[in-house]
Amino acid sequence: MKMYFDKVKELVKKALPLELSSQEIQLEIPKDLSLGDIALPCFQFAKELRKAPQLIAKEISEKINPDGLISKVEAVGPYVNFYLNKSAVALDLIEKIKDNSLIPKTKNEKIMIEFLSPNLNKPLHIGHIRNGSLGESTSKILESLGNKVIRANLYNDRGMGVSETIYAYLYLSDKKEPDTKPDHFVGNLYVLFQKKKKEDPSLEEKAREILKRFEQNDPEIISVWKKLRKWVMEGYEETYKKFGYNFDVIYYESEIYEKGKDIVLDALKKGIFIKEDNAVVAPLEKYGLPNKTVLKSDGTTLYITQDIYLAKKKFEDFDLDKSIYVVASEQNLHFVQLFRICEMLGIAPVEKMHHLSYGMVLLPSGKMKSREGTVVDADEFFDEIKQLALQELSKRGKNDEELAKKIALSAINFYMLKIDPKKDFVFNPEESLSFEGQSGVYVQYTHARISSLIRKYEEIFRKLDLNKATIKDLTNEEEKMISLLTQFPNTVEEAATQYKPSIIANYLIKISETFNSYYHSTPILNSNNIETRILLTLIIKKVIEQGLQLLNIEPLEEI
RNA sequence: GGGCCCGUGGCCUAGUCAGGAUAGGGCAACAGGCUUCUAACCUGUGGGUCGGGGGUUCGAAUCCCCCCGGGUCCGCCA
Repeated sequence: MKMYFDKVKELVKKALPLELSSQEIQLEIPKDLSLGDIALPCFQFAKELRKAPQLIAKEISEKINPDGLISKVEAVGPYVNFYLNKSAVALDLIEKIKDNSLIPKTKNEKIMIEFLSPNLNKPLHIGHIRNGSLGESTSKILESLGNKVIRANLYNDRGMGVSETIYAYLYLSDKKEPDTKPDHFVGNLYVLFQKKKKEDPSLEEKAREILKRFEQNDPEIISVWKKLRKWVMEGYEETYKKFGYNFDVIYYESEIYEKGKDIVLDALKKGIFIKEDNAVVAPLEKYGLPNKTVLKSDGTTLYITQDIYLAKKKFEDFDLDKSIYVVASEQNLHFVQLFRICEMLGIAPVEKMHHLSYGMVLLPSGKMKSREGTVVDADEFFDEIKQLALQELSKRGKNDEELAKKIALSAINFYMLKIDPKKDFVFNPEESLSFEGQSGVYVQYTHARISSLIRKYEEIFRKLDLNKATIKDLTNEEEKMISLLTQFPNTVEEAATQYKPSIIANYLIKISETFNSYYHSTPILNSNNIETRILLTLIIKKVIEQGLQLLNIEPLEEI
C-alpha cells in the first residue's frame, strides 16, 4: 500500500501549481472503497490557492493521466479519487504469496516482551488470559515484521500469598499429593487459608512467620516451598500449552527480590537519587510525577528496586532495542515512574520501554477477587467454551474433541483481542462469547469454507500455474475485495506500531464479511471466469490464514 | 483533592494518536433466503442529541477548555 501512496504523491506533485510544489501532500483511504483506493482531499490547498477545493480537485484530476498502476483518476466534490489497477495489484499480491512476503520484513529489532507474570499461589484466571492473548499475539505481530522477540515471564514466587499456601499445606491440610490439577490444588490451599483466617485472624501473623523463616532459608519451609512451586508451575505449563503461550525466559522473584540495592546506592552517591527520612527516593517531581521511594529506611528493597534491577539485566543480557511489559492498567503510574527512573540511571531512554497496558476483565458483579473466590478460572473457562463448541459440532453431526478445543481457542483469543486493549470489559459468562457475528469462529468459518472449496476441487486448483496467472473481468465486488486485500500489510504494521492486535482482528472481520457476501452472490467454480476467481479466493485464504496466526489462532481447514 | 483511562442506537463495538465525503459493524427484534462451491452463512427493515456545554476550524466522534457519569492509581505493600 505504501508504494501506491508514493506513486500517487508523485503524480499529484507533478500536477500541483508551482507555488505548492513544496507542500507535504496528505492522502487518505476513502471510507467507502467504491469511491476509490486513495483520496486526495483538496481542502489542504484551498487556503494557499484561495480557490474552492472542488475547483482545485477538478483541475488536478484533469492534469493527471492514469497509467500502469493507477487505472482511473476522478474528481468528486473536493476530493480527487485514485483507483488502482486491480488486476495488476492482484497479480502483485500473488507474487508476494509465492515468495511469502505478504508482510514485508522491514524491521529488525531485538524486543523483549514480558507478559503474564502470575503470583505462584493460585491458578490463572480470565484476566491472565487477556494478558496472555495480548502478549503472545503482540509477539507474533512484531516477529512477522522481522523483529527478534524474546518472550519473558516473571514469576512472583514469594511473599505473603505464597507463604499463606505454605502455612495451609503444613498446618491446615493432611499434606497429601495433589489430587487435582496441581496449580488448582495449591490454589485451594490459598482459599482454605483465607477461610480459616476469617475464623482466626492470628493466622496472618503465622503466615508472616513463614515468610521470615523462608527468608532465613529454613530447610523445612524451603522444601515445602519448592514442592508447591513445582506443582503450580506444572499446572501453568499445562494451561500455557492449552492457550498457546510460549516463553523463552522465566524470571523468579525469589532470585531477584533483594537485588538492585547496589544500583540504587550508586545512584544515591552520584546524586541522582536523594535521601529522605533515611530512605532513598527518586525525585520525579520535575517530570510531573510523584516521587518514588526506591529503598526503605531499614535498607531493604522494595518491589520497584527489583524492577530496576531486572530492567537493567534485560537490556544487558539481551542487548535489547526495546523492552515491553504487558501489565494491567492499574499499574500505569508504576511503569511511568519505572521508565523514568531507568532513564535517569542511564539504563535506557524511556522511548525504549513500553507498558502495554490493558483494561480489566470485570464480572457483572464487579471486580474479580481471588481472596473471595470470585474469579473466573482459566481452565474452567476454557472447558466451558469447549463444551459449547462441542454442542455446536454435534448439531452438525460431528463429535470431535480436538476440533472443539481449537474452536474454543479461536473464540477465546479473538474475543480477547478484538477489543481495544485499554478498554475494560465486563465478562458475562452466559452471553459474552459468541460463535457467530464478529467472532473468531466467524473468521474460521470463512477460512474453512475456502479450504473446503479447494479440497473439493483439488484438480482445478492444482492445474493453476501461479506463474502464468491472469486476472480479468473483475466485478465491482471483486475490485473492492482486492482493495481491501492490499491493506493487509499496512494493517499489520499499524497493529505493531500501536501494539494493538485488535486492528488485525477487526480487519479480519471486514475481509470475512466481504468474502462471505461475495461467496453468496458469485459462483466461483461454476463460472466462466474461474481462474480469476480461484486466484482471488487463494489470496483471501492466505490473508485470513496469516492474520489468524498473528492472533495466536490456528487456521482451521474444516469446522 | 490530584493524575490517568473509558463514555458512540436496547446491548457490544470500529473510527479518536496523524480533524474531512451520508458515523461503519455485530448481537437482539422484525421480514426473507438452503434439491446448487460449508445456512456457525447471506439479503433487507426499523433503531443514533457520537455523555453535556462552550471554543478552534471552510469542516469536529476526532483538537482545546469546563462540567457530568463510571473505572483506576496516588504506601518505606506486592
